[in-house]
Amino acid sequence: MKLGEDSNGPPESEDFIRAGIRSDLESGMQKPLTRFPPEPNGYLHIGHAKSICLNFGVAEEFGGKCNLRFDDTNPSKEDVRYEEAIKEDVKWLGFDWGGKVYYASDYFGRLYEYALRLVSEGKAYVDDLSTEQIREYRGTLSEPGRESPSRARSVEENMRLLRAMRAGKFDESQYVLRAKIDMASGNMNMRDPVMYRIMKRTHPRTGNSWPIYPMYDWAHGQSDSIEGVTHSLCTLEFEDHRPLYDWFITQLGIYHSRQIEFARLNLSYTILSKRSLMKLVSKGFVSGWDDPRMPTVSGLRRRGYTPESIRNFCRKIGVTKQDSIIDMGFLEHSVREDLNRKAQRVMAVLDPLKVVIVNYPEDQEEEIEAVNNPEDSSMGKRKVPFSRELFIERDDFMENPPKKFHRLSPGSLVRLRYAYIVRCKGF
RNA sequence: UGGGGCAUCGUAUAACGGCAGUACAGCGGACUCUGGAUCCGCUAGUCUAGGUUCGAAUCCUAGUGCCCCAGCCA
Repeated sequence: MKLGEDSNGPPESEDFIRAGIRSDLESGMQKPLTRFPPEPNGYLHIGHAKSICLNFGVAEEFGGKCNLRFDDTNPSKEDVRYEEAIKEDVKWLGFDWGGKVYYASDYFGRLYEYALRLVSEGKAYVDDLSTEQIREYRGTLSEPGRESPSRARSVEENMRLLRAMRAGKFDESQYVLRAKIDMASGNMNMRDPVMYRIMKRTHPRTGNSWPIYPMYDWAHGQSDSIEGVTHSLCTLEFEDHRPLYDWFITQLGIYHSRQIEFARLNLSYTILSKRSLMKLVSKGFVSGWDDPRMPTVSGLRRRGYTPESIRNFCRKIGVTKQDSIIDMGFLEHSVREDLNRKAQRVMAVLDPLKVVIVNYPEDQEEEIEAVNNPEDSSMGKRKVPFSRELFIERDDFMENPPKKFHRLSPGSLVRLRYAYIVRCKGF
């Protein structure tokens, strides 16, 4: 193995995230803590592998830890059966989350207390606008939004309404809790984002104890903070959520995790959106999430990809903020490189062409030694029978060969693998 | 002048202000022992225009192009 090819090691050149963490460490930060936070609403794909390798890799390299956390804040879209599949895939890729699995739902109580606090400080309010009205009031990309009439509600009334929401007194969509920020902000995420929606759904972990569920923006940063995540790595599309991420943490005065964004993986000729992959599965175009044609981790596994090859692929594509599309050939090169080193070789003839060695004794048969892997003698040898009559692949013979044809043709000399040199004297 | 982000060979990714490098792909050779293997070699790039500087991919100014954002999804 050449230097820099260790699939577990850091990349040859340091990316901006590792450089940032190194600098944080140098200026006094203790061990870094990252997290891989999948929503259990589908199987992991090669794009997740990039995130997994980054989060777990960085933690390992800097002597820190990486939490596996299920972002289970929306019971209408999630399913526990995905959790086992996700854990299996992370483990198969070669990463260890240290036994304890974290769940955003474990923080529902804490989150609710935080919300009460923001409401009591006049920084959040209960809104009775309909979904459509909220959209209208939000304005557009180029026009500011308008403030909801509910914004004027008193703190006392907001407290009462939030408690009633939590107590399950209302129907879905009747109310939402919103942060009171800035309806004129150029950043849509700051136009009074919804923190809680009413959802009468049974949650796999909290059962029916919560009729309200936190939105991503309200749950994620606080979950990071509660766990003490130092570096919260996510993809580029969350870049303009960062001001909100920071706003909540600052208002609450809790531990300040830092969100850092990197470009998500795009693969040529490959769809990597859970929504689309889900459609392929649910409409029966493939046999399941682990169909070998799928770009999922489990699909790649069934396809014959090794964890090392995927890890190495992730190392080599790097981590930047540039939108990019990696050539599928690069992924394929990674398995070939790994398998070439590890796979046992055997010979098989798919389309046989009989060859008679005319000067080889009729009744003789000998055993020839063949190496199992030309690049690794420790993989041993095997015996291959050799006799007067044998078969070669039809493609390995041509009656009228082009110039660079190095296989068998009339009059040509060719070495039979592990055995003798033969000349074609007739056919 | 809505906000946020990104520009380096075909692709991806490096380069304290100091020789633009590496990998994949492509092309050409080598190897009578599978090849989609391996080895050797070649091709090919700093978005544009100014400026600062002995010297700019890097700093400054002005442009241009591309991506993301208007879920009670994550």
